[in-house]
This record gives sequence, structure tokens and C-alpha cells, in this order.
Amino acid sequence: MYETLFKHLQEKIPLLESEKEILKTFFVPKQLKKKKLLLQEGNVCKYMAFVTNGLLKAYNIDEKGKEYINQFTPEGWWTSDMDSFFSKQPASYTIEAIEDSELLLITVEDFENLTVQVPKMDRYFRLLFQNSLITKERRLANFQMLSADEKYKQMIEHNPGLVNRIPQNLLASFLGLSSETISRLKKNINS
Amino acid sequence: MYETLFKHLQEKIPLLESEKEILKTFFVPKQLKKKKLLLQEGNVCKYMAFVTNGLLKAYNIDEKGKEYINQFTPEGWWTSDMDSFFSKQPASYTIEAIEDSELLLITVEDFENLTVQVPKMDRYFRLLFQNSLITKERRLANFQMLSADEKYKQMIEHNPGLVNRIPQNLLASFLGLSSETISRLKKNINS
DNA sequence: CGTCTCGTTGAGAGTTTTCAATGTAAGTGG
DNA sequence: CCACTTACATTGAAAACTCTCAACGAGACG
Repeated sequence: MYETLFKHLQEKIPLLESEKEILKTFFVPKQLKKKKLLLQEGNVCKYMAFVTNGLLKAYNIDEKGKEYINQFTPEGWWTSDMDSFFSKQPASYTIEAIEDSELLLITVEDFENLTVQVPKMDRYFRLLFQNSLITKERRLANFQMLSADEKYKQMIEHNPGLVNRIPQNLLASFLGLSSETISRLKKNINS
Repeated sequence: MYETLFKHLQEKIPLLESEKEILKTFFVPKQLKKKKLLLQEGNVCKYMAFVTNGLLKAYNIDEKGKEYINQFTPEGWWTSDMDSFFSKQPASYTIEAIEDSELLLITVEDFENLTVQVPKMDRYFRLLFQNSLITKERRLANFQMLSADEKYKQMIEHNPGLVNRIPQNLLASFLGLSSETISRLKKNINS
């Protein structure tokens, strides 16, 4: 499972075998069954997690218990409540497995040590966060500018793989729509 | 004006005098009068800009000419269309000065060279992007979860300085509301 | 077979927008 | 310094969009 991680890292930075060995010592593998939590809202987010297999969701809950999905994380991507992770404040997100998943976990302390011991990891995470930031900006612009209809169409066009992998109600939550609205959009599109 | 930049960098990383001298060679100062553009949508974003003075806005425009403000950038912060800057694709944002401003510009090529020549800049930008990401996530969550009323109140509470510095219609655009709605919210709050 | 999850459909309600009119303050050029 | 224009804010009324609630249907799974 470390191979998935190394492959991902090497898309951004070259890695020596010796560095791979060092890296292995920083990560702890973890299995997470469907519906199990990696992080519970209110607790401090102890880990940043690289997903080697499966699919997770990160979401907020409001006073009425309604769920707002912030991010889906399939294999090959990272997840955590970054705010909580770095600041050690209680998390506002809950992170849960949508499918049985395999993760590699790293703590903040190890994260900091890793970037000191292997400085090119600063570059890796600079590039990772840089790309994440661009993605988030695009998502935010979609929220600002698009109608329900447009959001849904964009999603199908840009993330067909994900759309087919999750139930419609989760997609709705991610897009900031109700599941009923999506039903109605589908009907209009097929006519 | 470089002092503002150095001060900002040194909140995240220590800097030697020699490094400051190197840094100076990478940045070009620029004055930007109110209403003038730093970047026009459709052009490639050539610069990442550190604002030493003034205030800018970055926004999208839809087919109807409606403006959607993505970010306000006061002194001490960075602005650019990151997607366009790093990918060299045409920008989707326009960036404009709201007040007479002073900027320090760096090109992509120099940005890359800088991180190679001064590796701790990777760390600096890792931390910068990390924090920006957390901010964007919070902003996105607000868009997903909050009503017009709640968005406005949060804004006043968390960014009173900015709110007092910009006209209401720009604030509305930033929050994804109409200026009329904000007028009505104000009336309700003061009663 | 029963239960749980997920999706569809209808009707009504709520929030926010749009459009248009009006008000007000602040520049700007003659 | 005044008249005029421009920028910004307020208010009302109607319209649009999406949601909520409730009922029902269909498939998956133990």
C-alpha cells in the first residue's frame, strides 16, 4: 500500500530509495470499514490520511442534523480537517468511510518532523496544497455562480466516475442541493 | 516596500540578510491606480502579486456581465489567478484595484527559480497555501450552510475592517447576495 | 420476508432575486 | 461655487428558484 503513496509523491517530486524507507516509518496503515469514522466533529483531528483504497466523505452537520459534504476522497488523495490538524482545535468536520477503505496516517508532529528531515516534502505539500487551492477556488466559483441545473451538469461532465460511485443524496449534499431537486433535473435533462 | 514583504515572510520562516538580497532581485514593484486592472480575464496571469499597500478584488464575470467577487486582497496578502499562473492557461478571473495600490510582482519562471535557489521558500509557500486552503474551506462551508442573514452577520463579526472599507454592493457580490438583500438585512438587524 | 436505503413525484411554502423607482452623497468640470 | 453626473443605498412588488414535507415505489440485503 505504500507503493500507491510513493507513486503519488513521485508525480510531484523524485524520491530516493533511502527516502522511501524514511517515509515508511512516518505512516501508520489503517483499515476503515464502510460507515466507520476517521474523525468525529468536536474531536481534534489527529491525522492526515492518504487514501490507498476506498472512498471517504468529509462533512459538516448543522443544528438540525443536516449533512453538508465538503469533500469526497477516493484512493490517491489526502483527507483531514486541516484546520483542526494544524491548530489542534476541535474539528468542525466529520470524516467517514463511504466504502471499505485503506489509509496511511500521519500525525502533526510526524508531519512537521518529516518536512524537516526530508525538506523536499515541503515542496511536495506546497504543490499539493497549491493544487487543492485551485480546486477549491473552482468549487467556490461554481457555488457562487451556477444554478442547480448548471452545477449538476458540470458535475456529471467533470466527475462522471465519482457520480456513478455515490448515491444521489450524497451528491446532492455535496452540491448544496436537495436530492429531490436532482431528481427533477434528471427528468428535465432526459426529455 | 520590500520591508512589508520581508516582515510577512518572517512570520513563517527566518530570513538571512543575504536571502533578502536575493529575494529583492526576483520582485518588480508596480503601482496600480484605483479601477486599473492587474489581470484581465482571458489573458494569461503573468504575475503573482504581493500587496504592500491598497486593496484589490478578484472576480469572475458571467455571460450577463454580472460580477462575482472571489477574493479581496488588502496589504500584506497575495493575489493572482493561481490556476492561470501555474498552468499558463487563460485566466478566468479579473483582478482590479479598489484603492490606489502598490504591488510586488513575480513571474512563474522566477517563482520556480526562487524555490530552487531558496528552498525554504517552498516551506513558506507550503504554509501560505495551507492557510489559504483552510480559509477557502471555511468560506465554502459558509456558502453551503448559511442563510443570507447568517452570512452577513458572520462577515461583520469576522471582518469588520474590510466591511467598512468597501461599498455594500461589493460586499454583496463577495457573499453571493444582492445589494438589495443586504439593505433589507441591515434594516432587520437595527430593529 | 421484512427492513433499510435510495429515488421519484406532487403541492405548497419560503427565501432571495429582479426590476423599477427614488433617495442621497460625493465628485467633477465649467 | 454651482450644476451635473456618477456611485451607492433603500424600498416595494412581483417573480423565480429551490426547499420541505409527505407519500409512494423499487431494489438490496440480511
